[in-house]
Amino acid sequence: MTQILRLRQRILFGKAIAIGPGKAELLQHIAELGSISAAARQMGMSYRRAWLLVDTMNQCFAAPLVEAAPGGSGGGGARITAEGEKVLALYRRIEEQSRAAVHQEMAELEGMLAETPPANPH
Amino acid sequence: MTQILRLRQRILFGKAIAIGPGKAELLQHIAELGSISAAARQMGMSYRRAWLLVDTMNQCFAAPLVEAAPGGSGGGGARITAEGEKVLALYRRIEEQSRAAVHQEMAELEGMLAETPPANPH
DNA sequence: TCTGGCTATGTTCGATTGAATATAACGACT
DNA sequence: AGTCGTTATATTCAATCGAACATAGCCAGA
Repeated sequence: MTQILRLRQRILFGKAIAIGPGKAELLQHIAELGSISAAARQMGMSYRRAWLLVDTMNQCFAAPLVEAAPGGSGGGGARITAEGEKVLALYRRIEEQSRAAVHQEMAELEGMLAETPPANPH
Repeated sequence: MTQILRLRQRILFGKAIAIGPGKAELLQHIAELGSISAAARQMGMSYRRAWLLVDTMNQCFAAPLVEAAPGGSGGGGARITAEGEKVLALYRRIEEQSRAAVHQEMAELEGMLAETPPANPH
């Protein structure tokens, strides 16, 4: 199975993306690395962008998903909160449940595809 | 139930969005109105943008989802093909199946939300 | 034949987005 | 005390995106 079509899900809260594939991955890297900037480096994005994503995530929920402390070299850093773990786990479940639920339809769509995808990402 | 969180799904084929909420709605309006430009007007988007969306949709699949003929005032226009109907129906089923499958998780997420969504759409 | 409205495509411009850069404050460790 | 790496934020710049405008070809009906 070569995984031709990919299903991506975003969860919107008002005009903001409360969580989606990018924020989930970022959350996971922060949990593993204990730092926003390290997670940003690992994902090849700027620290500023990562910080903005964390900020909107935190604003979307009643309790912050990531708590950060200033100071480097063992001092500061960022940690994911219990609420953050919960949200991440829920999102992973949403991905998985959804994938299983639409398996049949995705297979039918894959049978209708062109030989090659278009270049433009519109 | 006021529907606070919204789940949106995109289906990617390579770098292109084969179908998503916007393309599905466009497809539906084209089917109803028999014209790309009329559908674009109804959705408040430029004809050019609508045409580009149709173009990438057509490029993503082996058979075109929309067939168009030049000429106005009863002459030309656009119609959705059988494949187009099929893709649209499959996408609607994907939306619905997925919504049902993640109902529990969405409810849990809604219970964790902030009182008001952030302004920035990051 | 002329007109209206549609497809199809190019071009220009403004807004939005993200990257890059620059600071400032901070905390732990040497 | 000084250094390092981090958070937090502002600013500048490049790229991308979409809207607006322009143009050409086409077809049906008046």
